[in-house]
Amino acid sequence: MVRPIDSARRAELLDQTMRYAAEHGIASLSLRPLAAALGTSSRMLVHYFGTKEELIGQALTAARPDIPALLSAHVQAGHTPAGMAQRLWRELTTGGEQEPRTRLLLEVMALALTQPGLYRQHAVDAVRAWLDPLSAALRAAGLTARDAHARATMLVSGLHGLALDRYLTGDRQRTDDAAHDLITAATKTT
Amino acid sequence: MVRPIDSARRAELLDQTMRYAAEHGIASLSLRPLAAALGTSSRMLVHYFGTKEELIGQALTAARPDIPALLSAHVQAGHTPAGMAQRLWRELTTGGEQEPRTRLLLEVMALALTQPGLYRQHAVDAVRAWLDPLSAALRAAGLTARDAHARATMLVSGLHGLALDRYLTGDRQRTDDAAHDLITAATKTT
DNA sequence: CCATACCTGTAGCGACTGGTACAGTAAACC
DNA sequence: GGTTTACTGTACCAGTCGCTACAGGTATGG
Repeated sequence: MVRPIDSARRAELLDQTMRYAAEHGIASLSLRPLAAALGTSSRMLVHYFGTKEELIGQALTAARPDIPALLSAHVQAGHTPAGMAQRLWRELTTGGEQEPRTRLLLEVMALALTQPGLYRQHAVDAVRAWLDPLSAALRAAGLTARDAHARATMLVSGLHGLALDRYLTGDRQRTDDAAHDLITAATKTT
Repeated sequence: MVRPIDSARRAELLDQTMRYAAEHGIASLSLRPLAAALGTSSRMLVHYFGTKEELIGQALTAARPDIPALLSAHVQAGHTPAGMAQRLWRELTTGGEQEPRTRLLLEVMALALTQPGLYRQHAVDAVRAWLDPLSAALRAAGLTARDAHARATMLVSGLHGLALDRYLTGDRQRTDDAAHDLITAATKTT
């Protein structure tokens, strides 16, 4: 190894690719327009990542949110189910670092329906990343395994559906109200 | 008009196109493979529908479910909010006539995020088609306008999210449980 | 029968796709 | 300084895309 590979440049390109894909879509993504938007050439993208498929795969992996970090960042929310769900909803909607990733995730989930070979694993992983800690927290709050599973699913996938609605319609009030009611109902320990 | 246009053939092609798109995806749909699967030629598809965009648009319009018919078909469910929501969930999941349409709708909703010009109207229409009657039923059951809106949103978009989860993971038990809990919580008139 | 449309096959256009061959440059370690 | 490797530009390939020009076939109403 006389000259080390520029991994920093690769990471930067992956992040930019993720943002570009979130804005323009994965399905219709092609190398030349992407490269132009990133200030490079399709030749370079192929050099760095081998194939377009590999580029997208690595970008999706790099875009995976760090759930433990997100949960521990705001300690005041605690690890109560309601706090975690509110945190999830805020991540999905409040246009910060996570919103483009979420838009991307929703497209990946939809594309996985018809092209499971390319996207299914990414989509399932993303669902489980929120589902498992929420389910555990609900069990810790006293629910049975069945109920904890059902409530966690109701929260994670329900909020995904609400996020899709929100991105589509732009109706913040209605989706916020619905998310609030959903979280309240799902975390009630009655 | 010496020779009438073959509208029956067009309707048949639209239905077959919808099924093909639900299976293979809209985003990567191209005329030649589609035509081959339908036993015709890309030349004919263009002849009948003008452009690919128009073909997809008409197929999506033709795929729109007739909600009033779906609701009135099973009278025993009544028009109670819970009955309507259960009907919606069954339509989304029980692999009948509506399931390919629903898979298609989920992809359309996701694609509308990045290509609103093509798909946003279809997606928003599909959401409202279930949202409005559900909201009306919830108001009739005694909820305030705000609560009815929120609950209906929670049901429609929440169940969409659960359907996406179900299609992805294939986990019927977990998603059915979650849908049941969601419907129970959203239609409770406390 | 005839005229008028719709229908349908063949061939091809220009644009774009992902990926490559080839050449040259630049950086890092010995 | 020399050698090895990563980087990068140009040009291009075969394949696919949506769509069309052209021609011939076919059914229908008069």
